[in-house]
Amino acid sequence: MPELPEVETMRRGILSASGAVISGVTRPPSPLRSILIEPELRNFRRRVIGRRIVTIGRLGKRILLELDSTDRIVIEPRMTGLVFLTDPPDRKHLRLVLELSDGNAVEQILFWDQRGLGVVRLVPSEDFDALLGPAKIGPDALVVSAEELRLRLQSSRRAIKVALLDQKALAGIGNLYASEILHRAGVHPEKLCHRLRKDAWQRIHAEMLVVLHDAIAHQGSTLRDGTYRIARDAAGSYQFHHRVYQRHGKPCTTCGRAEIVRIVQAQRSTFYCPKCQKK
DNA sequence: ATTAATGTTCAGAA
DNA sequence: TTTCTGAACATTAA
Repeated sequence: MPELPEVETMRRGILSASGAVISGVTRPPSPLRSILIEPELRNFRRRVIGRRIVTIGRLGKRILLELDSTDRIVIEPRMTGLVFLTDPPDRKHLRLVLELSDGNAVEQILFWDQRGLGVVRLVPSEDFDALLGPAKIGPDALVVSAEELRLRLQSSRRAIKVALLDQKALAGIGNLYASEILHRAGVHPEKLCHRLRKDAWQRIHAEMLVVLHDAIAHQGSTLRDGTYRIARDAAGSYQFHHRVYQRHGKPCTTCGRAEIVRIVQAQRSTFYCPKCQKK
């Protein structure tokens, strides 16, 4: 679920765990399928216990815990994963606990995941390819330049909305923010990449930064199902600033004339304003 | 009671 | 090489 702003919010939420030493790794008992099955878990414990967390970073939708060894822990929340220091929504979906010591009263880092599609793995710092994952994700959306964004996508034959979701092109944009970015940029989601002019790429890049920074300032979007939250009883608030996402049938707040439309692209919902976003 | 939908990623096929 | 399809899983709404 979480896209760049939500993952960045979770990263900031666990920053006080930097400097702590990992003293144990446990999987709470749960009837649900568990993360890190036995041989993997044993190896994970062997390489992680006793190590200090030096830096807590992020790349796209992944959180990176750099250890004082040659390893880093990569957490991928995927659809419904959450990372907390305390108070997960419930115990049933708690998938992994990193016990901490020597860390200014921070006792643990919790990985909670309702659907269980999330991934936690260990990657040697020198193994850059493994850090990027099998898909070899591209540069972070907050870092990529307008020029590089255009160069990476301009020859593609796909629709721009679909291409923005491709983590190989740039890392961090997901289904929600792709629609919001294109609406602000005034670009129709079905417009093919290779048909976009330079000024459209400029607007997409500029609005991408506006949307992502604004969403981070609001601690991300908590949708209907309420899965994403910054603490057990605290939601993000960027959902109140969405202009198109899940607003189909409602009037466009920008032009005030047209109704927001929902279409399906690559088996995912896309929302746009037919008046503000012309083909 | 089924079926579709949900913020993601990836292997395998076209 | 690039792009598309279905599956991994849990839960809720239609």
